[in-house]
Parts: sequence; C-alpha cells; structure tokens
Amino acid sequence: MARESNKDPETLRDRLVEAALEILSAEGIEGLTLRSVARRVGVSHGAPARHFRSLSDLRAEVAAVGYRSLSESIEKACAQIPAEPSPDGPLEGGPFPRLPAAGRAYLDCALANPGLFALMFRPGDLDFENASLARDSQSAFNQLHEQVRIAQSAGWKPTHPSRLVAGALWASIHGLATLWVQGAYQGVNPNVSIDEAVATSFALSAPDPVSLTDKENEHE
Amino acid sequence: MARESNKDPETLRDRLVEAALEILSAEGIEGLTLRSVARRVGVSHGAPARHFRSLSDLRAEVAAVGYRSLSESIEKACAQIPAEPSPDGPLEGGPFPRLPAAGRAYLDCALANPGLFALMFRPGDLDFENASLARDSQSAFNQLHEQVRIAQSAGWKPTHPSRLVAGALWASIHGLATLWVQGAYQGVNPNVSIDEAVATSFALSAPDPVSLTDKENEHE
DNA sequence: GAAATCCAGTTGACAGTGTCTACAAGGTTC
DNA sequence: GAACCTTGTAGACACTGTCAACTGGATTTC
Repeated sequence: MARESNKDPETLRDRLVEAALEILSAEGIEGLTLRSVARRVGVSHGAPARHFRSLSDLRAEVAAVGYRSLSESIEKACAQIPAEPSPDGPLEGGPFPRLPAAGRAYLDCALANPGLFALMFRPGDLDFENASLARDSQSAFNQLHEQVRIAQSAGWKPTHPSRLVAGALWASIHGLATLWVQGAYQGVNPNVSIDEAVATSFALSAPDPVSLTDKENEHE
Repeated sequence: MARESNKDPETLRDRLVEAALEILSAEGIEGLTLRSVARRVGVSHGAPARHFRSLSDLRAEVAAVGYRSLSESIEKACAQIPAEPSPDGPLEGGPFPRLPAAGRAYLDCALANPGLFALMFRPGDLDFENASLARDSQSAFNQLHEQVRIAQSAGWKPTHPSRLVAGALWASIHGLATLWVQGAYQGVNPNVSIDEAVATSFALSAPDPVSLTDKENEHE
C-alpha cells in the first residue's frame, strides 16, 4: 500500500513517516522523537508540527503503516498455502495450516522490526479509542478471524464464537511475540529457540490436523 | 514481602519506591519520572540519584516489587483451591483448576494496576539481561511451571517439555492481559467481556478437565 | 575532644525534549 | 496587484535526566 520512492516530489509528511520508520528500525522506540525525525529529513524542529498535531499523532500514523504491513504479511503467508486441502492430507494444505502460517507471519513481523512492533502495541503510547487507529489495527485481526471461520466450518471448535477464538489465538501469539521481543521469555526460559516456543503454542491452542483426522491416519 | 508503613523511620529509598507505585497507579507510566517521584516525597530533584543510578534503575526496582506482588497473588490464588481433587470431579479441585486460577490471578494483577503492569512488561523500558531483574521475574513463572508439572504428571500433555508448555500458557494469558490493558483487544473485538475472552483462551489452551474425564461423565 | 572523613540531600547547570508563538517566503485567488 | 493561505523557520518556555559542586550533620580516627 505504501508506495515508497515511486514519485520524486514526495511530500514532507511522507518523508517524515519514512524517517520515523528508519529511526525505529535503527535505534528502536527510544530514538523516535519529533526532533530526531526532523533532523533526519533535514528540516527545522518545528516543521513536523505542520503535519502532525503532536508526537502521539506521528506515532499513530507510523503505527498505522505497521498495521497495514502486518496485514499484508499475514495475507501473503496465507496465500502461499493452497486453499483446498491437498490429497496428502490436511498438513500439506487447506485451512488448518493457514492458521499457524498466519501466526508465524505475525511473529516474524515482530522479530523483524521490534521497534515498530513495540510502537504498535506498547501500552500507554497509543490511544486505541482513536477511531482511525482502531480501524487500521482491525485489518490484521480480520485476516486471522477469517481463517478461524474457515477452520470452524471444517469442524474445529465449531461451538465457540469465532471472534472469541480469533481473539484467543491473537492473544497467544501476540503474547509470545511481546515477551520474546523484550527478552522476558528468554529471561525465565533460556536455551529455548523461538521455533520451539511457537511450536508449543501452536500445539496447545491451534487446531491440530492430526487429531482431527486420526481416524483415517492414526500413525502419522 | 513488602511490609508497608510498619516502621516509621523508613529510608528515603523505600519512600521513593512507594511514591513511584502511587504515581503509576494514579497517573500511569507516563507520569513516572525521577522528578515527579522526588516531588511526591518532598525532596529535591537530585535526591533520587543518591539511591538509583538512573531512571532505568528506579524502574527496575519498581518492576521487581511488581514481580514479587504478582508471584504472591498467583500463589494465593492457587492455594485457595484444594490440592487434592475433590470427589465431585476435577472441576471442583485438584491441579487442573489451579492453572486457570493462576492465569486469572495474573490477569487480575494486570487489570488492577495497568501502569505497574506496563512498567513490568513494556518493551524497551527494562533490560532483561539485568541479572537481578531476570531473577525477580522468574518467581512468578516458576509458580506457573509448577502447576504445569502437576497437571502433566496427572496425564495432561505429558510428552511436551513442561517449561515450553508453561511458556506457551504464560504467553497466552500475558498476550490477553497486554492487549486488554491497552485497549487493543476491545478495539477489534468490541462488546466482549474480559470474562468471555479469558474463558475462550482457557478453553483453547488450558487442560480441559471435562475432556480428560469424558469416559466417566460424558454429558457434563 | 578536635579533626578528618563520609554520607545524604541541595542547588545549579546543561543538553535534550514537546509545544507554542511570531515570523518569513512562496504560491494561489480574487 | 493585493490579500490570503500554506509551509517551513526561529526562538522561547517548561519539562526531563544527568552531572558536578556544595553543605550540613553524623561518624570515625587520632
């Protein structure tokens, strides 16, 4: 969505958001200030005020870019898995592996840019009562929700409301991403790889294709 | 552990930590500064430097208090449930309900003091490579880990490493607490109560006493 | 007992921050 | 051409963390 450096006459507003993303990636969330953004772009410290009412306003804008990017990553990850279950069984395709794929994409986004992820979800930084922010963050959730609905229509946890199931899965993977990014998980559970951690989360809460089909292929 | 206002000749260090907790509770994490703490205690702005090398140092100390309080709450919640399964079935007592109880206690701590919870787990604020901090945060996790071991010894997910299962459960409840405290969950999933949300999380990932015993009492 | 030392808190300074106001330059509109 | 609006500049203000110099009192040492 965010076409980058296509058009040369980029507006200052766009350049400020771009600079903010670069700062988040390079220095983390602590380095993101209105003045550092202005410095990076090469304008005076008061210039950003023409485009963002406050620092919170800039943060919300950058977070929105992050939400869109997250949503696209999840969509792409799901699309790489065939929509129809493959003849080799549900492990190879279909709706069930799409849920772990979506979760893995979520996690990869957080690990790839911890600063941006922190900005998007750090308590106290953003005001989720802001309507625009709520709308932007909704899209990624809807991706997950859609996959949950498909899995439920195929027989997984069909009696639980899909929105609640999607919320629980989101919380599960989000919690792991948060704890991992800040090092809290590694602090209490050292020598565990992120792959092992996420696999265990999936094993506990995501639909298990094997158990769903264990009447057909019990020993696989 | 933190005996409050027992001894009158409290040290300034203790009073600073106490003031920091009050500020977190009243104004949230944004209001916590070295100077605001000094003001509340009634000392000069430079006084805290005698007891804390930096603002991060004060934050770590306050977070440690939060970890201890969290650990005690979990312990207390578990202790209220009989250790031996009751004759009415596993729902009424024994190790399995202790896991949801621990999770619920964790969540209640976050909801009761969002500012302190944010301080304890906000990415970028704390350095979990700090040995003391890691040790303090370990205790609450160990509570959960112990309950997982008990549940596993009773037959729940016995093949998964207990540390990984405990980590996954922690991530699940921690994610819900984080998303709820900052309003992100409500933003995408309005009109859902925290009770419904947490019940769904438990239904997905926590051990289900009913399914474990459904050979005896299938329709309950 | 006097002197030296140390500790805890004060005070002032500095650079950095967000935000506000006044201002200037350039384009647009009537 | 004049009025106006937009956009960026420049300076000020209050706030922050951090540092160094200082002060007063308690403690230690001779």
